[in-house]
Amino acid sequence: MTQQTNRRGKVTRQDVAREAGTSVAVVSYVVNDGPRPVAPATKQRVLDAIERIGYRPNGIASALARGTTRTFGFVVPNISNPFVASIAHQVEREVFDQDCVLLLGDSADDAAREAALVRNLLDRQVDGLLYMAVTQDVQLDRATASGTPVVVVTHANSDGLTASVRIDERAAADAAMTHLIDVHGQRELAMVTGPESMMNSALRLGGARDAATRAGLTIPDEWTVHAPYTREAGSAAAAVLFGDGGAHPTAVLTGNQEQAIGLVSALHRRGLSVPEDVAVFCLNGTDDSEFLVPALSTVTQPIAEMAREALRILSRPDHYAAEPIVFDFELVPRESCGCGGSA
Amino acid sequence: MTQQTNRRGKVTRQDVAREAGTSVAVVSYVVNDGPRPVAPATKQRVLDAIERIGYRPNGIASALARGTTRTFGFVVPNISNPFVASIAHQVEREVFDQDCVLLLGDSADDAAREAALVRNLLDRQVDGLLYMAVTQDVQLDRATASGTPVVVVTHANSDGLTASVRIDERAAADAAMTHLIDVHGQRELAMVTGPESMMNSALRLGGARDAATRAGLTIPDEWTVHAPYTREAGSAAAAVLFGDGGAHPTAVLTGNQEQAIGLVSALHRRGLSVPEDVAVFCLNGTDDSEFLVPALSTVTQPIAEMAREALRILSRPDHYAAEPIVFDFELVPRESCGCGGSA
DNA sequence: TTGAAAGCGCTACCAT
DNA sequence: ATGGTAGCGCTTTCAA
Repeated sequence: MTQQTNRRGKVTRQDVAREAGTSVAVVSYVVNDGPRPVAPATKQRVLDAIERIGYRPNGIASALARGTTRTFGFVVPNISNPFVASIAHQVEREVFDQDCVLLLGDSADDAAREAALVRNLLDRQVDGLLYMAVTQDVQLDRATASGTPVVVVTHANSDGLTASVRIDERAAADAAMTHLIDVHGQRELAMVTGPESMMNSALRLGGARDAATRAGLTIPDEWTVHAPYTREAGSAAAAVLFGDGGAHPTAVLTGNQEQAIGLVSALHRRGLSVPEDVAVFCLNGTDDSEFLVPALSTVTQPIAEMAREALRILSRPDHYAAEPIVFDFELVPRESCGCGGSA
Repeated sequence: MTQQTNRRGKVTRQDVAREAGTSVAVVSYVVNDGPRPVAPATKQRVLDAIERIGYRPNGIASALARGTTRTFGFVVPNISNPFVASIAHQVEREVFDQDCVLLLGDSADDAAREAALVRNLLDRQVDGLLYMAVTQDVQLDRATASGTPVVVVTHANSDGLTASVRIDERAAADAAMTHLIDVHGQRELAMVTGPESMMNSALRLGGARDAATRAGLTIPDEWTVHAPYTREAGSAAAAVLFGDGGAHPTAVLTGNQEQAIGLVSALHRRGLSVPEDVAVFCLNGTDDSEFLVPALSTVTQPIAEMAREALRILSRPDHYAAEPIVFDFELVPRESCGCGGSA
């Protein structure tokens, strides 16, 4: 494989044209299969030349000329959160299926970083931006101003202008709590939800309270803890809920799987068993839930479909729905809430 | 904020120059803080103009002109694997700290996809490529041919030409198995390692056998299972190792955390408890390990340092080390091997 | 069917 | 200190 070099040491379309004895335009036509037809013989000459000198098209140059990058950006709060990772995995699948590539921006739960990431991605001319928020509400005006389509994943943006895919978090929390109450007869209820600053936290807590109220019960304020969506916070919540030797809840709903893992781990260390002593249910579980000990009861989101829909929206921004697209969640009761022994 | 538009409906540097009454060159100088100085007054005029008309530099155009994209590519086998995700998280951190952005390619454990991803990323002119293999050996010649620096993360490429950061997997397996034998007096040993097709599998198994041999023990072939690095496979391995009611191992080392999770989950369903009935140790654990029930004993890799080093190599490809850079692993015994009760 | 040439938006050299 | 301008590699219109 002969390597020709231009100034920058790269093989360019120029080189191919020279080698094949044609014009640069023709090379473009064969590489892109259009927009003009090329005689079979010529085409073969070009293909051979490409092979011979090892030409690869420069994606940056074509992006500039074409005005499209075939790249999507995805800003996530923290890729090491399994729920986030599984969404990213699905999104990447969809993106790849469209012959595009995903620019992942991990904001490490930092709002400033997140803003920088959004700006950066936009500057890179992504064809669309997926967004999973750290902060309650985002500065997405920059994006909309730039004309780049955006879809908020998993949350709804209160501006009512940005497309979004999500489930009804309030209903999900309600359903989980209702299960705990109706199926397992739980009456000493607690909830570990997210930080007060996050919109979801209130929604989830609201749903849980709805369920309790409907059953003539309440979730006492002392048994309502706001905490980050981490395992550490889940463990810490256990200290609050089960700290003194006194009365403690017998059923806990957590805002996400990580909190539940931390909680269960802490209960284990305290010698309390799940679900015998305490029933645990969590929102937004991942495939992990099934393999935890005990298997974790959870509410799941249809992330594959959500990812697909999100990409669909980005591809036809004209079909923009300011109304959030709401998907159905699924209640998956397992061992940790008292359902099924060794299923 | 007035929006000027050119043909494509974007605000360009032209518009800024016109608005500020200067040349386009000057606009470049102020945006990039160089390479020529600009008078404070002029600079302010430009800045104002930028603000006024809402200008944002086009990263694609500047990448083309500059010949550098400030973008790194990272090809991973599956982002929903927590070990992979935590590495990606660290890599993203490092990349961001260099004011760059990460193009994540998730090959979904598919070799063809992986090849496509590598090609795609290279075509996009990434300034460097990080690579975590699905397949044992990769077609990285394309990359090296293109002159793009590459570093293989977590594995070593046998071509001996590509830089890599990793730990000594063989020694890691040896250390874990030795712990099981020496500290806990285990003698009925089993190993769940990766698929035969993967280089690591043999290394890990080799290390485990070294340890056994040194103690005058063996890991019987019936208790050596090759399986994918998934929870499902870990559970399936349990069926093999503990299937009939007969003799079973009392200590199992797994190739990764996912396998261990699947294994422990299956043991739990079978009514066997960890570590009382079976001690479990795994390689390459993540932060998750600590919160599992029981807390999982593991060998960890210093992923933050490895990520940093990988990026360092990409930034100075001249310092290329064909020799893999080997990091120290850390043995973290917890509950699952029999260490510490409720630590 | 093929080729020439005008951009795409920005950088940076060379003048002034 | 500022401005003109020649590229960067590719796409695509228009003419041949």
